[in-house]
Amino acid sequence: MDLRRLRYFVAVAEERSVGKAAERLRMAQPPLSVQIRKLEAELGAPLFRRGTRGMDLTEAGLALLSRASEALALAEEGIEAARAIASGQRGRLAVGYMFVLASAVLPRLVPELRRSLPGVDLDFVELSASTRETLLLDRAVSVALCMPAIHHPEIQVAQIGTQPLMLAMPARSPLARLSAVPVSRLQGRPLIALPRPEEPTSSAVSAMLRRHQVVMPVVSRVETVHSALSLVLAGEGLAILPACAKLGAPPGIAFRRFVDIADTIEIAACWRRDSASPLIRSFLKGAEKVVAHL
Amino acid sequence: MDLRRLRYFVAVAEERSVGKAAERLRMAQPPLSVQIRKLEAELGAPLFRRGTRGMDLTEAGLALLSRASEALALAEEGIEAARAIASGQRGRLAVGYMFVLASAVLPRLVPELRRSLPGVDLDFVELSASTRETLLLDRAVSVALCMPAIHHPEIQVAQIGTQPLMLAMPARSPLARLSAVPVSRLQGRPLIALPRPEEPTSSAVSAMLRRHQVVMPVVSRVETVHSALSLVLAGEGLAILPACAKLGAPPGIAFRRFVDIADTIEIAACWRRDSASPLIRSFLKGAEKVVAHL
DNA sequence: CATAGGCATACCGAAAACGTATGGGTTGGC
DNA sequence: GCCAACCCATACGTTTTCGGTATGCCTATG
Repeated sequence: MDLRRLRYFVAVAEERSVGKAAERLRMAQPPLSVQIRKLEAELGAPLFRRGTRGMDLTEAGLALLSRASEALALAEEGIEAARAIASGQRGRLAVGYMFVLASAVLPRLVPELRRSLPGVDLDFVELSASTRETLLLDRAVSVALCMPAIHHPEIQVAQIGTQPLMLAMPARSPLARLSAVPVSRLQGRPLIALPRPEEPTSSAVSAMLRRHQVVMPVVSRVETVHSALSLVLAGEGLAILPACAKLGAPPGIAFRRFVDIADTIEIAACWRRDSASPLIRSFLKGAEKVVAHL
Repeated sequence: MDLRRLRYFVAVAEERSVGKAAERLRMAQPPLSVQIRKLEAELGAPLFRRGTRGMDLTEAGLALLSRASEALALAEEGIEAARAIASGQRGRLAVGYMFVLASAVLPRLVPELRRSLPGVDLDFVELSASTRETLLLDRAVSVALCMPAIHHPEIQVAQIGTQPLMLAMPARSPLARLSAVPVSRLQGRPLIALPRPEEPTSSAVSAMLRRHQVVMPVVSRVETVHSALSLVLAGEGLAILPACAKLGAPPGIAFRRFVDIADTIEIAACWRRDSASPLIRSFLKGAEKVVAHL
């Protein structure tokens, strides 16, 4: 069974004439006639009644026609769908993000992606430091917004932006009068920490403090940036967060940079090398645009 | 787009291996590999990720797979359906019948056909003398039970049985004492005629009467054999009908043959020459069986 | 009776597919 | 750490099949 034969058959059936169909198919009439007869031979039954004024479908031909044209349409749709997915016009993109980025990036990234990738099913998945690699490698996540990047031979990384670490404190705090805070001033002050020390942001913070030989007792570990800021506002302690966290911060919170350090933490997009696709590229464009305006 | 390529693709996708698929397709591995790559080239996008342990579908490949296997199934179903119809296992048979045969033949023919042609859609259509030829030629009717046969170059005829003409009268009529009635005894008696002189049964009757130079005034023209017999029972007149009409006749009606004529009227099956099919043959078998037992 | 329209057949050149032989890369065992 | 096994890709020669041109046959039409 050859799809071409079916295509020929459908053309002849619709035109009710070998000659007309040959014209439509941009081919000569005799080979088309031969193909139709071959199809009939393969079937063991005539599909057409040959009259002096063209061809007319038999019952068997009628039965074949409906299925054949459906099959043709399906095949066509299949290759179109595959092309559309390959070209990034359609498909599915599972975007992973680390929770520190959620409040700052997602509200602008989601609409941006929905606008620039119509026809693409978007999923957004929160990642933790312990699962992000596995999810990427298993393709449960197509691309991940990480902070900082993942390093793995199978995973490709594009830096999208950097974020300085900043100090979040109540606006009424004396430290808030400074435009930049010396790290040493943090010594002994209570720290509202992000969850689980393995979290990259958390570990970047503790590495920075250790480097400056500053000790801050951890008074609370919270799950979200929003919770952290609420506790800061309540006077429970200070938080050290990427600058982007100041978006979505409630009024009454002051963010200040540090005077003596230029510690930044990178925002990176990570994806499987073999999953590289136009979809990923479109995602990068959108993500860069959003991150640039943080 | 070639259906073979799709078939190959589906095999590889299902086996997740070129080698395994080649085995299943009874072909060597290299040409299959080539065909897959050609399909990918035609699409402009990879359908598989080549790993060291076989092939793995990409998103585009997944999208193609579902449609392609559906299309394959449809094509297969199409040729199977066409074959089934051509072989008479399935299809549609529109059986035409002339109304004089309805009461005698249909009650036994219909169940017989339904039994011997399962899977075939049966339609039963009453024919009139004026439309039967047209309906056959237009294929609105696949085969017609006629009385007598149709003569036309495009139409093929098979005689299924013959029916003697008989006289129908009230059982209490003096004529009913005879086991056979001389035609001359009909002279001047009132005749309950079947509708429209062009009806074959009607015209066979009038030809017979003319041949014997017997005149019977027509007192009533009725549409159905049943009506005719009711009028006979009511004493309105006599009817001359094919013997098969006595089946389904109400009690109180006597049927008698004639002494001096052997006029029979043939029951024939008629169909378009170019519609000859196993279905028609099966029909003939069933119809002969039923008519033989009239 | 001649012409035109439509499908079928015959033959030839071109393209595509299949098989065999072989190469390259990775995995896993000795 | 090397060698064998596995799997896919490439190359080349052979065969099948397809499409084009030329032509024949049949029927309807004027």
